[in-house]
Amino acid sequence: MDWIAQVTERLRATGGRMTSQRRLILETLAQCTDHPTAEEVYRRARQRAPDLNLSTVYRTLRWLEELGVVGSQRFEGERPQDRFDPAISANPDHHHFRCRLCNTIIEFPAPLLEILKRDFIAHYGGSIESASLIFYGLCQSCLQKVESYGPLSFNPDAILDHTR
Amino acid sequence: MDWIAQVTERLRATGGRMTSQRRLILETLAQCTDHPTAEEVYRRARQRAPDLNLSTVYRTLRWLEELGVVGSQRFEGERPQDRFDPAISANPDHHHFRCRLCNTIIEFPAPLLEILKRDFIAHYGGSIESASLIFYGLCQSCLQKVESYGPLSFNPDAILDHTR
DNA sequence: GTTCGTGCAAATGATTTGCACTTCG
DNA sequence: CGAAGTGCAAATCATTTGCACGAAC
Repeated sequence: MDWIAQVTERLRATGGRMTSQRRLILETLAQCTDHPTAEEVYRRARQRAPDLNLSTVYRTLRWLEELGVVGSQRFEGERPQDRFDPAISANPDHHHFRCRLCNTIIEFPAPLLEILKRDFIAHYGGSIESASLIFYGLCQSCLQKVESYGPLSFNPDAILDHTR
Repeated sequence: MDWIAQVTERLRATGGRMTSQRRLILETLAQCTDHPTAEEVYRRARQRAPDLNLSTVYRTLRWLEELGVVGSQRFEGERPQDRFDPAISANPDHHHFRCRLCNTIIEFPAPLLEILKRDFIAHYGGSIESASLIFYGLCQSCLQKVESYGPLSFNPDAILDHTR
């Protein structure tokens, strides 16, 4: 049984209905290899159904989030907006790296995080139910580009000269 | 030299001016043991200067963020709003635990994170400039309360009975 | 005195919601 | 048919911004 059929099943189990809009949004998500915003899902899906509404996209995404089918997170360095992660159900324990230059997001496992959790609980008590780990930096190809260009020589006076 | 004097110095170094509003906001932050929102800083500070404006609080907090004097982060499970962290300059390498019940935030060090960064770079290349790690769960005292209460017996039919 | 900062009100922008209409089961 | 979902427009709410006035240096 494929992903969409599984989601449909969970949906029916909670008294929900499968509609053409929901199917379209699910199919759009299934094709994503990135972490789209609601607006991006909307734009991509609307190519096949121009009268789809952004509210419906939001409602569907939030509903999928409750079902545990997609994740959502916000990243620093861009305008504050949720990005949705269709990979969470296939691969629940992943974390994110985001490249500051090309904005690529890399998903990676972090089994060592369990040790960090254990350390925390040993020191402070309590219990940990979930964790969010995000790395920010330069991805491999952006780092290579920056290195091959060499450092920029920044001279404020030279810039001022241009204005004369 | 105390914290406020240090901040004033950084401020002057970049052509900024010290005003009564900024001093008040700094003093308010210095007394915080939690991670207040802009609105909360505003409410606390306004007790001493009722004509302080929320815009000024935002502008000051963003400026302190640029100076590296305060940090800002958002937490899940509440309405999306920035929380400001006055402790970042005294203790730059800390991360956050947030209790799902009492909303207490615990700051903790995570030196092991360096190993996770090294592992990531070994696998994917690139470079890491910053990291955000947030744990969500129950703090020690909330966990004890939950455990001492014992599990709740949830019976939907019993709830329906009340409506008759 | 000139530059920088503040207060105020209005703008922004992502997200949510009320409501009349439509569709699924 | 009746509950659940959609489209549309309007509401929300945190945050930002334009502008005229006031304060710091």
